[in-house]
Amino acid sequence: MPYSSEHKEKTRARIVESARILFNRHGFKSVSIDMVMEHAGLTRGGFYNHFKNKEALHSEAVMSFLMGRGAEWRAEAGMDPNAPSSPDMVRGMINGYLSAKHQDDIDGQCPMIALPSDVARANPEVRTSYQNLFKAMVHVFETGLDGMEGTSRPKALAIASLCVGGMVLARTLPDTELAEEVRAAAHQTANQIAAQ
Amino acid sequence: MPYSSEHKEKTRARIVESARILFNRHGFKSVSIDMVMEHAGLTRGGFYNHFKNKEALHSEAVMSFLMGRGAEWRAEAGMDPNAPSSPDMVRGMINGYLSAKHQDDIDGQCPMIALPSDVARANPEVRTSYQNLFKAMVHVFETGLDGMEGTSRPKALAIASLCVGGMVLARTLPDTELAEEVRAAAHQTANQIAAQ
DNA sequence: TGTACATCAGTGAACGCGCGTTCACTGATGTAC
DNA sequence: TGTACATCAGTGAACGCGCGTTCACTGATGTAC
Repeated sequence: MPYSSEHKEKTRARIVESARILFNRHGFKSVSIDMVMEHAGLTRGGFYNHFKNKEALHSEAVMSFLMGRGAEWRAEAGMDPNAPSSPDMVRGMINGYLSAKHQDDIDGQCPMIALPSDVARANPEVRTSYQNLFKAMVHVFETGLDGMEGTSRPKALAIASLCVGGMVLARTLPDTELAEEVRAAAHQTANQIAAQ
Repeated sequence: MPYSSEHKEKTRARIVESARILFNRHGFKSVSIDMVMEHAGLTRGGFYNHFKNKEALHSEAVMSFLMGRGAEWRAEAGMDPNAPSSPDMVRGMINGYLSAKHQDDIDGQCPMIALPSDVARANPEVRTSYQNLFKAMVHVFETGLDGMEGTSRPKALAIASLCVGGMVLARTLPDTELAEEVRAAAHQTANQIAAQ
């Protein structure tokens, strides 16, 4: 067995990471396999040693956010992915997600913000990966708001809609002042709903 | 002067309308000029009699929504685009935008829902067209909520974020029950903010 | 310990295809006489 | 009123290019002896 057993796995992870970043920058359609492989320090032909086709890379890249940055977020909060969260964690998530830092971080941003219309037209695997991201976010909100007069579920969904909607709009509007105003309003409203 | 003076104008409008529908279905990148011209009952070569290039069509198509469906909405409400709206108009807008009917209407939907990530990566003209759509929506909310303790502006922006975020998510999530739940939660919350 | 070998991750030329754009043309139609 | 003409909207072949994918190969490396 030439090459160590982890060698291929590591290369594959590097390709997925390159894809995640480039998709965040340019969207699915504008990123070619050449671009991804070059970013990963490889050449085009090798791609098909790792993936069936380009579509397989879409869902891997979206999923990788949950395992990468998403896991970091949960680790920072000392949180088991399946454990309930706390009101502090809800505030932390809202403040982080709707922050100026997140808006400026093109490469590291959440795919829910970078790729909504790309995913809406993608195959079921990609859409399921996106949905898992969304469910993870809602889980944090819902369990963190638990005990609030039994309204924690719709509140969690509304806060998630504000997070995604506010950031998607802020990223799309060319007037940076207006974009900032939208982000701030979504942020404030999300916190109000969480505190009600 | 062969052909009537309106002939070219009408053809152009037909191309834009075809583009608007196809972009709503497939996004900017997946729609070719061939597809647009065929949908308009024309052949590819004629496109450049009407538009400088494909990008010019992007902003025209986004803008056309405001002049088309958007104008219908305002007309139904008997509303001058520059006049202030009423609380009734705010409720009508929220109920229409976050309705099941709007979610099912792929061809006729608002471009803010269909094309957010496409627009975020487009040129300034396209982004400005998108922003004008957004401003028109915020104008309805803000003037309709006027007099509410001076908080009508952030409330209008939060409601707009819920409208766009709720619908973008609903369109992207593959689980239709979950999508429906998100839309309903965004709808309910938007109405609560408007009534506060 | 050193060497020959087998494996398979990675290479890069080649393919067929569809796209945006150009351009010489065609032919429908308004106008001049 | 009828005809010849000029205009220009629309046609469709052609272009160069980049893409996703394939495939024969190369060469780095772990293993067997």
